[in-house]
Amino acid sequence: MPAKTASPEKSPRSSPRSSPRDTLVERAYQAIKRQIMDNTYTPGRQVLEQDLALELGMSRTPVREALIRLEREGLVEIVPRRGMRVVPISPGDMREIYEVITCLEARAAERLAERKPTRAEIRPMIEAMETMEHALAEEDLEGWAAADARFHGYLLELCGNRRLALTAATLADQAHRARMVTLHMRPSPVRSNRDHRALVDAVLAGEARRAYEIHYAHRRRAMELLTDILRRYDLSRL
Amino acid sequence: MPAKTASPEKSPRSSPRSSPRDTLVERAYQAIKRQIMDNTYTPGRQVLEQDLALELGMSRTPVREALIRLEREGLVEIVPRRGMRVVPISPGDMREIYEVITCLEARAAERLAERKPTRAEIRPMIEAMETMEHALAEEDLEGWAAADARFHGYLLELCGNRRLALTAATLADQAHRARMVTLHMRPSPVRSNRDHRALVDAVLAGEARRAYEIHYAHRRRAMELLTDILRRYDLSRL
DNA sequence: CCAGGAAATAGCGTATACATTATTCTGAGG
DNA sequence: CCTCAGAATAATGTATACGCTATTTCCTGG
Repeated sequence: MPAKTASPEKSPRSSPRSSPRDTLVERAYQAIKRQIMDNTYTPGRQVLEQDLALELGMSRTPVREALIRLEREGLVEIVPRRGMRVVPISPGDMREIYEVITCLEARAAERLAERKPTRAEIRPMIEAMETMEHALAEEDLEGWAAADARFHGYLLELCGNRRLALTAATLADQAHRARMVTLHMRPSPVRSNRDHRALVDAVLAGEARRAYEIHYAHRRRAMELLTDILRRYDLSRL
Repeated sequence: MPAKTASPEKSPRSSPRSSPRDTLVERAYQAIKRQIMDNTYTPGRQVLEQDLALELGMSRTPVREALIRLEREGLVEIVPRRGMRVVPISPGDMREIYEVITCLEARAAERLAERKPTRAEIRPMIEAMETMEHALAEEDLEGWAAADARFHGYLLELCGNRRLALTAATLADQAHRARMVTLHMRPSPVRSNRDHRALVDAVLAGEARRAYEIHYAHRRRAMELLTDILRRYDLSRL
């Protein structure tokens, strides 16, 4: 047996805050999650605990614990005798997920606007927005998508409600794969960029109601677009 | 490299429903969760894995796995050398939680009204509502609270978005303890009952917008009331 | 009496062992 | 050739083992 000696990893990191401790569970969690989001582990795919353990060079124990976390996040399902199963997203699931995200992010936008933050405070959002615009100009869809994800992530982080942020982010992770797959099937997201700019304007102006409306409509449109594509191309198990 | 051949995807299995298999993990999860919600394990309290295992008559393994689930639900925190810690709720936390619940339940109400369900379809809600009214008449606050929780639970279950329901329910569990503690410090919830009846009316009438507004306002008032009490009585760590 | 450091302790993270049981395989009977 | 009971297999759920290290205890020197 390859008894992996856990390398010393002295970790000079002073963990003053809740830093994700360095542990095998954490590593397994990150690795598996990444492979799911990557689409390396395709939806519906089943992998046995033992195989995961082997692949990750650890025993089943940390793998199991990581899988429990992933299951709670809705990314996998643990099926008693066939290992973990990457949960596929149907158009209906997509609707469910987007509906929740829509509520929460719109509220986040509203909250953020209520604070009437300065440009500096929301700099990350603005930068992500500009990156999106450049990426779109160069037709770099991957770059655009990454910046878009960042934009929405910052919106949540900055909104000031940690639970809201965490909840929405978890749901967004569930939808990530499907968004990536459909990335090249959708029309150029010019409208999306306009929405983002409008949102930033509303937030800076402190117009909470408007920020809410803009973002709500933004997400809702995205939902219609996405579920539409999923149905049109008959992608029922993403 | 264990080149895993992607399994041929036989799986003729129609998984009937997600039945909570009978397992020690499940039992541990339920038992610990109940004790937290009961306030048997008071906020801030720390219990070692080994002690929990002993108390539950099992080994540490299932206890650990249950704790991971509880941690993901925000009910406990796992602190490396001091076991699980029941996370205390501050007035700020309460606000965060209620804000999310408010968004989600209001949307659930809206959805439900959009379907314009029949009386029969929402019978559980109506029954819970009536129970609340009786309980209130008899000044049975505990009974009222239980029926109130049921009412909100049914609203979520019936709304038709499983993810929304699950998300909101998880958050509601976090707030449960605090609600119970403050139960006898708040004025008689007559207003609350009126709100419920108004919601049911709007739902039956299929007036989605109104259902949304009513429930949003309902939850928001509850939030103000609760955080107010928490602050007034200086209950900063519930 | 207090400070600081060595030694002891304890709890966890991880690996391993093992019994249970669902699934698959085998073979005999129809 | 197909069906079905029983054996074989495999993967899990749980228990146990064990080393590492944060914490505590204890002791010595100031």
